[in-house]
Amino acid sequence: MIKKELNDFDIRQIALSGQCFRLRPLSEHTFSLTALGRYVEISRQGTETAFSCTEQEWEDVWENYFDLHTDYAGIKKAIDPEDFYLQEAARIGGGIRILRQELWETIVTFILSQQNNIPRIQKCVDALCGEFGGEAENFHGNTYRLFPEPEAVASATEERLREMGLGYRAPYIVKTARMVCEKEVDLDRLPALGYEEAKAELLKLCGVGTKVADCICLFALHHIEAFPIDTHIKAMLKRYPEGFPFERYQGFAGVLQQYAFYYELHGQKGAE
DNA sequence: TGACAGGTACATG
DNA sequence: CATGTACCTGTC
Repeated sequence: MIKKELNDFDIRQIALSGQCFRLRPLSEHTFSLTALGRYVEISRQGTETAFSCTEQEWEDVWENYFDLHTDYAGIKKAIDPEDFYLQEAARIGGGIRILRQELWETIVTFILSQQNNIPRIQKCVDALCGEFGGEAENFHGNTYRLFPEPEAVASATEERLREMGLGYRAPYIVKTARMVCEKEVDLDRLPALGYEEAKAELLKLCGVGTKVADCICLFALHHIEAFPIDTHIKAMLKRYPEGFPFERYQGFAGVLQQYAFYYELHGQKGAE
């Protein structure tokens, strides 16, 4: 167990931000996370955040996963002081970090996210992990499930995935898994590409349209200029009759998108 | 009861 | 290129 004094970081806000579907509450201020083949618990303790891992693991894994080297204070400072909406959104959701999630897992979870709600997305992810994922043991001595490899998912049938509750996304998942296994889209090559190129590759996958591709670019490949536009963000954009000032926020608009998304979804309830 | 949930694929003008 | 529609399923 280690403790860190972290700025611009709130694990609860991150858990509610809808970018990661395996970060779950254990209690009011404690969350469990399964990612990168590991299990960790994160707990808010006053102004500090506690991680159930060694200093070494924190430096090697979680510091990067939670994007703690990026200057979020600087991003907030760049917000137009007269833009009341963005100022408020950044204040309310200012503890959000853009995670650096695994690419394959992010592809699958955001295909599942379309026309879906967070509880059911989580249920679908749990079903996939339980059916096709490997087992590991956490520090409590309890087993937990890893996210399944593309090969395991590709071996599934559409029918089986429908039985598991994936609905019409079932064929998307099977086809995409097969495309990844056949290297029709080579995931190993994607991290080296720029935003536009990576997005174009992702759009080849079945069930991946512009919105999901932008989510993958933002939440896995860390192209923080990606700006996914969904139903909530569409409503937000209407607040800007002369158009949202993308030029002003070039290179990091995706961070503001997350502040706005969280604000639209949770509003005052999310405030500390 | 019906609309909605972090859309996409596919068919048309 | 832009618009229209079907699509699983749980929840309010």
